Amino acid sequence: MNTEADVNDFIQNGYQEYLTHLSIDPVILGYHQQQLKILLLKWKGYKDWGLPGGFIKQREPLSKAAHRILKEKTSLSNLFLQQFYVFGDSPYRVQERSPQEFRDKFNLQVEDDNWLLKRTIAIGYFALVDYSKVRVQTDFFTEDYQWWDVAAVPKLLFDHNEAIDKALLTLRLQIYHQPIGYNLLPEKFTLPEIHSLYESILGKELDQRNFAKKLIALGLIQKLEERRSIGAHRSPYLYQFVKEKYEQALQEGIVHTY
Amino acid sequence: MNTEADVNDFIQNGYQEYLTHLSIDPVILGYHQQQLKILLLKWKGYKDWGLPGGFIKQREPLSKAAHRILKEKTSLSNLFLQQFYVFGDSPYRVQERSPQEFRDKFNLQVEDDNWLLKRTIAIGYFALVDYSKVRVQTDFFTEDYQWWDVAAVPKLLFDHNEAIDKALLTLRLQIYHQPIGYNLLPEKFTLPEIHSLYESILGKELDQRNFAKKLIALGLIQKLEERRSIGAHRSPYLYQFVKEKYEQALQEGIVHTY
DNA sequence: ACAAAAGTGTTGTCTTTACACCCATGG
DNA sequence: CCATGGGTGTAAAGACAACACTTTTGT
Repeated sequence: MNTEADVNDFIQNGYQEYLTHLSIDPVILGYHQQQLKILLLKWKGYKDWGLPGGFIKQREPLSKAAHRILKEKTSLSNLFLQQFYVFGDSPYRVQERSPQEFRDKFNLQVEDDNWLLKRTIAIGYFALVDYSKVRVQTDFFTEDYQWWDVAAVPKLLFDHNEAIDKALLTLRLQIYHQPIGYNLLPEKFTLPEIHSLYESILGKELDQRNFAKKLIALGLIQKLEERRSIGAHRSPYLYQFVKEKYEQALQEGIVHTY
Repeated sequence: MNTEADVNDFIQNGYQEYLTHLSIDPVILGYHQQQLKILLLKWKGYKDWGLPGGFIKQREPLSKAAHRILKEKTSLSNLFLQQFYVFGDSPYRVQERSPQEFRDKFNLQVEDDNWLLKRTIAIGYFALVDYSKVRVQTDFFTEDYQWWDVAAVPKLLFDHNEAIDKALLTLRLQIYHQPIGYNLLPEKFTLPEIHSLYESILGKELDQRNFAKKLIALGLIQKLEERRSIGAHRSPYLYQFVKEKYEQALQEGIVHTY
């Protein structure tokens, strides 16, 4: 959606292709340099940053729509992608927008009843992605993108800060029941990497010995013979997830504390 | 909504009052005679039973809508009510219905583009209610209602079985992080009652001594001097929730195993 | 040789689990 | 007096939490 004709068609006729009143707002989390990062977009006409977003096609299954939108934004498929909340309470999610607002932001004229002015209820999804593989696409509505440390997210558009808080809370709760990391780390990773990932997610320090013991005792990860030479100092061993155990734990759940 | 005029107006003009494409489907759980029960409705024109349902008003906050719908169906307010999943994948949730189908079910003629024929994405909420206080309202579309043991739910309409499974799964996970029972039990209850409630929810036996010890150690419930005389046999003591501890546990979460 | 990061075990404490008998009451 | 359901404690096992020193390697 980058030519002017495409954009106009989307604005005028998008209601035929997409469901009105509904959007999918993905919280895209990656991990890089010991920090949990979130992908935010700079929306045209707004000074604050915001989450990506997308609409559901008329006959598209909801989960397909979520995957499609993620792919459009990040070029990644087969992500870990999960619903975490539906947002329909904040003032922004209740009121319609005005054509003036639309003109101010995008310099485009629309009718009062244009579908893009309607209230949208947002289905929040969070995605865990391999930071290094993401190739972000921008479009007419989104001018720029940037990865932010989740600990330093600025004030965002609409209720997006709330959405991120909720996504992180869900992730923190979930980490006690399900293994997490498969989609956030490269295939082979070191103990310090996964250790620090878990510390980032939980926002607290975890004893390195107990942490490694636990993951290995659960059989979730296994040590490889390879090591990584990062430069100075002792080279860390590489580990990988034991896929079967990981899948099993996703299904059946685990209870533990780290 | 019981007069013919009301129903006709709802069908023809409801799209002005309500958001299209979206419904709220509540899984209403109660507890009675040692069984976890679910409230199901008999929808006009369908042979299978189904969940209650409702629509969101144009400018109504989502959570208000959920509470309103619950109140309309059960006459209860201030319920424990929580989103658990959005359903938008099953074939029924993707395809539009036909006017024929509508005529067959309700004996009413509608146009091809009637709002009630459109695909609906359902926001699943579960409600925990005090069984004894529910007064069910039926209407034009729902002819009858019945409480079912969750262990013996029949084949239901659309994807409603899936919704119930997901609701129960969510509840089971949640019970490890949050106290549950405040809204399912009367104000004063006995240890055997809450014990059996937890067994119903978790679907497994819990040691009675350990269970009581745990709840008391957490400070969630307290013993009263009163006893209940149920008839034959030793009279059980009554307990009640310690509201402050309960609220605190809801907020902060707990980790335990029962 | 020094600085920086990785690797590795043990112990005490707390939590969890398993388990069975007596008591009270109504019929 | 008997049948039914309610109440109560202890001990063994397992899980968790706390803790520090040695090894490796590049500069």
